[in-house]
Amino acid sequence: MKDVALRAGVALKTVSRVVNGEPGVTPETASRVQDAITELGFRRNESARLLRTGRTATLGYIAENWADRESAALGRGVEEVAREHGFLLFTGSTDSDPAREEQLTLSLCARRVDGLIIVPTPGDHDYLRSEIEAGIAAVFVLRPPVTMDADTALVDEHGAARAGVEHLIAQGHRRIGFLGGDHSAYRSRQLLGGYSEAMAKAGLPVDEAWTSLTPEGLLNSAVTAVFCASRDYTALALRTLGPTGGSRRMAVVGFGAFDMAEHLAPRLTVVSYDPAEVGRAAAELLFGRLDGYSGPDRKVQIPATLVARGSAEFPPAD
Amino acid sequence: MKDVALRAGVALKTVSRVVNGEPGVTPETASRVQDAITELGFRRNESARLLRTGRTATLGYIAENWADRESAALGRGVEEVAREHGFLLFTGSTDSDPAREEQLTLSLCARRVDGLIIVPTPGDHDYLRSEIEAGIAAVFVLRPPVTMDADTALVDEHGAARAGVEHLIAQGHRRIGFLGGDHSAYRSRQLLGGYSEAMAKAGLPVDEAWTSLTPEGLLNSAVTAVFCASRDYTALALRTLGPTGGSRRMAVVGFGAFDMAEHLAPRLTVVSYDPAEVGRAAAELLFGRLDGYSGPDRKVQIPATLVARGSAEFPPAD
DNA sequence: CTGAAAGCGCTTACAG
DNA sequence: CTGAAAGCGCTTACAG
Repeated sequence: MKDVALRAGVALKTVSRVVNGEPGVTPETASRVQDAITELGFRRNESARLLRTGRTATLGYIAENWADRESAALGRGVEEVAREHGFLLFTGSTDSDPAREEQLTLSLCARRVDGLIIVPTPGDHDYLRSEIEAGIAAVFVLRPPVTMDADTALVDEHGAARAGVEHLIAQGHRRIGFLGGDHSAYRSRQLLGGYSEAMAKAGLPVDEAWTSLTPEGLLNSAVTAVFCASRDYTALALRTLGPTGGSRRMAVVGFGAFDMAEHLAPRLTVVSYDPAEVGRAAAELLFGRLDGYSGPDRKVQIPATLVARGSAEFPPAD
Repeated sequence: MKDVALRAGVALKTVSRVVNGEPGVTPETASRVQDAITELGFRRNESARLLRTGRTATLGYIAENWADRESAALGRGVEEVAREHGFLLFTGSTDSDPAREEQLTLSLCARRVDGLIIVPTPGDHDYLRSEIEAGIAAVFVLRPPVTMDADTALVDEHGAARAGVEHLIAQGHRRIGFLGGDHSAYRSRQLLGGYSEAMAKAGLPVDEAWTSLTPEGLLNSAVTAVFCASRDYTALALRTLGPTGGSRRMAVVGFGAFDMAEHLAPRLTVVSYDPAEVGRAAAELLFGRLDGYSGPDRKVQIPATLVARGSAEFPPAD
């Protein structure tokens, strides 16, 4: 910039004015500056500008694992909104490790990102308090953080499981299992809540064994249908039941989208949501804060929808 | 930092020394500075430091669409290597739009990223020349750029198609189709090259109709097996052939991994590669440049492997 | 319409 | 072992 000023025979400030399109420059002077700019191949150093300005126009998105589809699609939603606002996006993965989350987050804060969108790891987030006080906005996605209140964008897992189980009940199933592994995880807990609500509403009793199923245990279980709490569990269930649904010909509803679900045997009903919507919602919350909103914490819930393949589904065997 | 210096009663430089762990500070002075740092909740502004230092310790990864699995998994590979080097990662998607690629790339350059990993759009990349001269390293992935020489990390699509077709030939197929759409796209061209080589090597003639198949045309085609050039085409083929392989009971080999490929009917053989490997390789090339390598352009090829489900496959019908 | 000065938060030489 | 000065590349007040 100094070089440009020298070459054009003007002051630094004038170059700055031209570069920023500020008024108050003779067309003549402006074009002289422009010439110098192109001749020297000058490009304004954004970092330097932002050092002076205070804002960096950057966001950080801290995912669990950027390689999984949910994280990536969510990030794409964040990116879209960031782009509309002229923001650039930093990304990183925690692999669910709290130490890694903290290290990543703090290094983004040291870079002075304006805001952070975080899939929280199980650890506490106290380390974030001082950063938030220092003016960095933070929104949590997919799970609420444990030790902290903040804006959140979540998925309506409760409603998703309820819809899935209601679908099975409508088909005549009465003994329905829940295959979900770790019930202490936030998502499993939500799904189990939805399952329980649907069963209770229909007046159906729930045997404890039905909610502590394992994939291998499916074949010897009393259930005629099963709700799977994740794509992985759905895959395991299908593997156990085999391509024809097994001797049990069990109905399967899974949480989470599958490629080519319609080509799977046994045919599968799926309850899924659009992760990009979560990302967009989170980014909107974040920009709300950056644009001055300072009210109480907000919470957005993205719904899940059921994609049924009714005609090919298994009715209860008995 | 100024505040810290004031509070600890030392000069700016001394604070800098403590923060950077440089030698030449009395333990006593150091602890006084440390106290001031924690009391004031001071965190060094990385951007300011880097403005002085010249390097930003950031990379940019410009994908086609961050939401698709290939792009995301590739990015994860880049991230891993970046992390090892203490670099942070910017990301963005082009949606294959050259204008968007240019806009994204230039704004990353304005932020003075040290390097760029780009999935090139079809457009030219002349706009990058001056940036590269200015010292920004660039590596292209998945496709070579059209108008420019640079380091590249690619997938061995040629070998992938050859392996897939050889697999079909070994099963006895002689009339094998290639379902690939736009033959002008880089990947399709490479795959078609591998297909042709395998057929030629086996002394098998290729009817022009076999390489210009459409998904709907499959049922009336003379081929007994088909190689699909992408996950999408594989899906379309399976959709057309139906869950039992259709009246044609055609053998299908597809390029690109599928969820639950083993649960698909008709059973599917897949040739796939690990996108994270491409990302890692690209990042290594990039850091090679940043670490001073200035030799001729390098090209890395990541191999693809065939995952056969031999026992369940369809032999040729005639 | 244009410019000289001070400053953003840090580091790099150089002195003491 | 410690510090005062100058500078990274830009912008923000303020004058003229």
